[in-house]
Amino acid sequence: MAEREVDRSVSQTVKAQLALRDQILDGSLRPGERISELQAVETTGASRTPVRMALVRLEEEGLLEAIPSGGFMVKAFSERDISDSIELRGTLEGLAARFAAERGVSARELEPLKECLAAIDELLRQVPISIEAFSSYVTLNARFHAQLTELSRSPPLIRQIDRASALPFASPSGFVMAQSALPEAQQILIIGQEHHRVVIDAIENREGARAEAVMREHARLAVRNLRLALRNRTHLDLLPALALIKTATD
Amino acid sequence: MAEREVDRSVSQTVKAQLALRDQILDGSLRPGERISELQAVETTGASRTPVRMALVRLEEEGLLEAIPSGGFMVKAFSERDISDSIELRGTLEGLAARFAAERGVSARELEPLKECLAAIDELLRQVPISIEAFSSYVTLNARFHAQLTELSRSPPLIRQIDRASALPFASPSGFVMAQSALPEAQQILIIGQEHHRVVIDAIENREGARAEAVMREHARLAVRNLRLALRNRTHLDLLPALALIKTATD
DNA sequence: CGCGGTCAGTTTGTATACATTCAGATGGAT
DNA sequence: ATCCATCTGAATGTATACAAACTGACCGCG
Repeated sequence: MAEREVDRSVSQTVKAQLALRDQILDGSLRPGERISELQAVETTGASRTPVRMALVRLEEEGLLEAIPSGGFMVKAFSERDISDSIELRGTLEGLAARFAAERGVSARELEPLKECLAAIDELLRQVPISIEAFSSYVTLNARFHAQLTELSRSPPLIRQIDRASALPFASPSGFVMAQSALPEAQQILIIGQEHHRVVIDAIENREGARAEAVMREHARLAVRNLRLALRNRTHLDLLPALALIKTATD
Repeated sequence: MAEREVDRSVSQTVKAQLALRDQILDGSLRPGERISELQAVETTGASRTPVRMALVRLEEEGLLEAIPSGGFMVKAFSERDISDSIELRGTLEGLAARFAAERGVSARELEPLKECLAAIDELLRQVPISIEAFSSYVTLNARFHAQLTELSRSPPLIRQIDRASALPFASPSGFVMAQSALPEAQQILIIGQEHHRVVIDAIENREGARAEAVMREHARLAVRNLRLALRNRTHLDLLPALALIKTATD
């Protein structure tokens, strides 16, 4: 019953959306169960109108599913669903990279990407990589992908990539923290960084096919991480949205 | 002021969404202008609550844009935006076709696609192609693309393709009617149908790369149609959502 | 003993009233 | 004359009350 006074500047709808998303991702709201609007009103502090707005937005975001008879339930995802979502994002990022390469990008525009690249290089120099470094990697990697997407200068494509990356496990840095526990962690980061380096080089040289291919392969690396993290059950809890994943053990 | 009695079975939200979408596409609501909720209440017959729900959904659909200070406005699209949206859809359909090819599809599942193919073949046999035939083509073509998407058996991918096809000018049959006025119309349909034939053959033989490539090229054909239709100003009015297109002449 | 229908409770969907914020205009000061 | 501040009207965002629909259970019937 504390902190009922949540920042007046953000709308109740946004507050409800954030609160509900947290509840979904941490498993408070379980897949398959209908979400009670009354209960959501209780837990979020907003009234029913903004709560319902938030539910609609979360449905579009892909976390909820409309029930034909009314209301919404939390969606469940199979391992295949997740890997397909990652490959989907990779395909779109590949298209963005190809557009950037084919349409041309000035040195100015590439500058921030190269800074990102250098910063990640710096991070990877330390052996072994600390947990803090993993955390910084997540930030820098997200920035790199966002900037790369922007290079396409295609609003419709940027929009779709953002939507595809909205699912926590499909986002570019989704599994980085989960992989930090793996023995292969460092190698994987190094390989990923090589992909980053190649895509910049390809864009610079206007090699569209190469830029596209490497981003696709980059996503496949993420799929591999997913598999490894799911198999290596010791640090399963680092997986984002673990509660939404349909496992055979359930 | 007539037909105030619109089917009780569908929700007010859906009614408002359909009505507003129509108004957007036919240009009653013009790009850049803020949409007045009160006015929307007047024209749709629903109250503000379902109208606001509809506005949120139309934003997610891509037809509206949120105004930072509140409310929504109709989005405007450049020719580049549209061609990128088409290529985006083509890329996703390419991925779907590749998934289908790589993962394998039974003869049973391919059956409805082949029926569609045969039906379109039948249509194209008549020369010249009648307006009614164009109209039938639109239906059959939409069904073909929908079934092809399903073949991927990937819910996340199907979902994204549906979202990408929601914009009227990005949908698989978006420009077919507009092209009916072009002299090249028949050739274009024949080439498009050849793409359909090839993608089925590729999937049958599990040639993923070929299936993917041909769907991408198929979308490029649609981009070519767009260009032709925009240049051939005699039948511009057949273009879907013409009112949303930013032209240099405006 | 199983199945179907009816009824009550609860939930969602809708309408409307209220609060708050934004846009535009008007007036004053520099 | 221009710029800024204040004010007013209107629009959006929120809360709540009402209506309709669905869920589940209980009872009766086959």
